[in-house]
Amino acid sequence: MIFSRRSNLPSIKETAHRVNQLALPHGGERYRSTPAAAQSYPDAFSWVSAIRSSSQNGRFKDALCLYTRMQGSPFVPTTFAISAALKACARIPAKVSGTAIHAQVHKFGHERDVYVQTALVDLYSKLGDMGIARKVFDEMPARNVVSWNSILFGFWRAGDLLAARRVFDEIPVKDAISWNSMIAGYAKAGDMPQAESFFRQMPHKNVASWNGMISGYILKGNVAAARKMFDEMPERSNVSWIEMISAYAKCGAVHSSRELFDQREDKDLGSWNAMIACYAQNSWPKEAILLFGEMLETGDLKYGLEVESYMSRIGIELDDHLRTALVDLHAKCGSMDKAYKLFNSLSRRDLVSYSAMIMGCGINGRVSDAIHLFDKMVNEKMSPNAITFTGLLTAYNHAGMVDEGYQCFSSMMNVYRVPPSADHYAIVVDLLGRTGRLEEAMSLITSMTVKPHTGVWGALLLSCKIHGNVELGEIAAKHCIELETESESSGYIILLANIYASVGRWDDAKRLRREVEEKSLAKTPGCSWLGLG
DNA sequence: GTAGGGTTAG
Repeated sequence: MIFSRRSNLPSIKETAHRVNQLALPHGGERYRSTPAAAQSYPDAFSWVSAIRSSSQNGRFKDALCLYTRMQGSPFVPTTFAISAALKACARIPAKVSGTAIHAQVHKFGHERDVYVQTALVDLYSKLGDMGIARKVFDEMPARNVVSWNSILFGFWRAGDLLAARRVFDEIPVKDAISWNSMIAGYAKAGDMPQAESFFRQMPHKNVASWNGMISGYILKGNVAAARKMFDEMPERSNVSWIEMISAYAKCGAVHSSRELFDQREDKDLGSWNAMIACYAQNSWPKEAILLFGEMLETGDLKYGLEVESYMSRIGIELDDHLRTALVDLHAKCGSMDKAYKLFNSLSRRDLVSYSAMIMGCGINGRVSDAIHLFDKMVNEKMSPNAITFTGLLTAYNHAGMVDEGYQCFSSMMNVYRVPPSADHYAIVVDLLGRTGRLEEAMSLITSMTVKPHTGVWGALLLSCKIHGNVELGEIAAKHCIELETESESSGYIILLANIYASVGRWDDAKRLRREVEEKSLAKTPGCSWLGLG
């Protein structure tokens, strides 16, 4: 049955042919096929897998598209395919498609399948059509607790408290979901005494039971009672934390929000969002932005990638601007394949997206790719800017291609009229310096039209360390120390000390190291980052 | 391998 092919089952073949004329989906529910839903599959099992995986990733429209396309394949939709498709219809929600699939259920003779029938009950419950949901439910030859819970959910959703209560009492074997539906149902209806009563009677409470009570109290504005529950519960989920943080946020208790947020170990994306939103809602924009930056820093852009999956989950369509931001993100994470994929999916590639790609190639050592992209971009009549050149120079630097890099640097000014910034100089100094061309690097610095920053002098200093050049190293270190605040200069001093050591000037090395040590000891008491200074 | 609840950021 599951693996049935039309050719093996002629009677179904006929039916299937007729049903195919239904041409799902139709009416107002026309769904654009995405690449994921455009493939074809060799057997019924693969079709079902594809439909289910789309559904599991929240791509319900893809799932439905696939189901529709399965009609054109040599395979008859199985109970597995049908229940997956019904689930997608329930989640979208898609009434017309759902009803059409309901018709197919009869054509294919799945009236006795408990999975398909339960999916139908759930579909109509979610569509708010309790008349049909009840009819399907009543006609089921066999029901299990999932079927009962589905109709129970429908009555709660329809606001029919009495029917819900009656259904609950009739459920032969209740499970946690049955109980939690009652708790959450009464809580949402604002009847906390009833919610509490069910909560107390429930035999094996889980996190959701507690969360239901917490959200009920919050809804009533009783944050203290919610907090009491939160403190008493044996284990908390992300939802518990986020609910409490945002409850405090809504009543302006920013510090209480933050206190909970700080207690949260292994913060998930939701906790960060809730805290950032708390600042935003309470007019603390600076803190909101700072925390957002902190979120991106924590865990190596891990959350940046989560943001992407989050957006696709809640169905935010990626426009070119967002895609470009993600190109940049992936490129900087080293996932150049993903960056390329997104870049190629752009409806129009512009200066910003090209530059993001070139920069990514530069960071990840893909010189020829960077050059290729640059040429393509210029061919498309786009004018590169300072960022584009930073990417390209980074690429040359990564590959140690000194002459090509230097040529690129000259053409920047002469051909493209982009004045080089200190950052560009820093890259070229690094490029020259690392290959031992220290004098050239030094004269480049002296010829600079913009003021060299520590990046420039630091690049020279590092090169002097590599090649053991004391004379230029001293000059570079001197500038670095001058430009940097006292607390951050010790790194440069140590570097200079290492240069002395590498040429055998042990006394000078020792002297500098002691200097750094004394400085760090002296400033420790005042070294506060708590904003006291 | 199929079907159900929790909902918090927005």
